[in-house]
Amino acid sequence: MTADSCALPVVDASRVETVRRAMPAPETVEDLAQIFGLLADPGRLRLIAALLEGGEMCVCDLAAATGHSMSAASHALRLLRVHNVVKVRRAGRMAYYRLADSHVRLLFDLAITHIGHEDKDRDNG
Amino acid sequence: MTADSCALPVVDASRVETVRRAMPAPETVEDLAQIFGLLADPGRLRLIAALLEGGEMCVCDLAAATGHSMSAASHALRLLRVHNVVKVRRAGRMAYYRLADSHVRLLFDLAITHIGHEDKDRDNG
DNA sequence: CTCACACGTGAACGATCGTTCAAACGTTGT
DNA sequence: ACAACGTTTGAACGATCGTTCACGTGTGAG
Repeated sequence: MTADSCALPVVDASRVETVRRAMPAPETVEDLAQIFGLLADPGRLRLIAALLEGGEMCVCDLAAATGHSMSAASHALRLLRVHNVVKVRRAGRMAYYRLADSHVRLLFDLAITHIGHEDKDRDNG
Repeated sequence: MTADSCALPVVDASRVETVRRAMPAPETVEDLAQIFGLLADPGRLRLIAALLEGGEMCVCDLAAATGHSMSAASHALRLLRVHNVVKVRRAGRMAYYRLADSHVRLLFDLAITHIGHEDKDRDNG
């Protein structure tokens, strides 16, 4: 019944089975990885931090605040928009971006808390 | 003083300045990106999900539960270990891994909540 | 000691990501 | 109409990431 392609040595077979059953669906894991992947880039993180503070800003101001070219900012914002991390409001030739929900802020703060722990003993090997 | 490299058009200069001042330190943003980067891979996510459920497991069982080779699991676990996401306990020739803290579980659940909302209605932000 | 085992490591390949450049799009003025 | 402006897009380059393969390390058994 095991779909294993290799005959890996197993110490606790029942534990392995239990864990496999509790494993989220592959699709869920992929989506999870994608969300975290969006947050895995300093540039996008700066964009998000800017929106966290500024509330709603146009692309050029966002670019200026994060140190990116407008092209780079637009590319990054597009990714975030596709995954519903940010929303856009059009006003003439301007595009004002804002965060879509508050999950990102929680994720952001939680991760900061984590690296706060990491800071004191980071060179552990 | 302004670190502007380009003469980007700016709509709200004071807003930009405020946001720039509130921007986390570059080092913080890098660390943040690194943490999220660790979570941006389905393989590592599966490893974490396994540890979330199994508590403490050896590399071979982890590999069996997540569908990875032991080498791949070892490589992934190493990354997680360096960044204090998981901890290791040696017992003879076995290595038992477990989660280092509870931040990851919160991050995990928060992200799941987000993808749950991804296609759903979203009212107040 | 010698062997088998569980794990760790290093190098390299293929794939993916982020940036830049150049161009285009729609909008606002003259 | 034209030109200027903010924004968006596509392609391509360089860099980084994750996997695999082969070998090395240390432990426990005979």
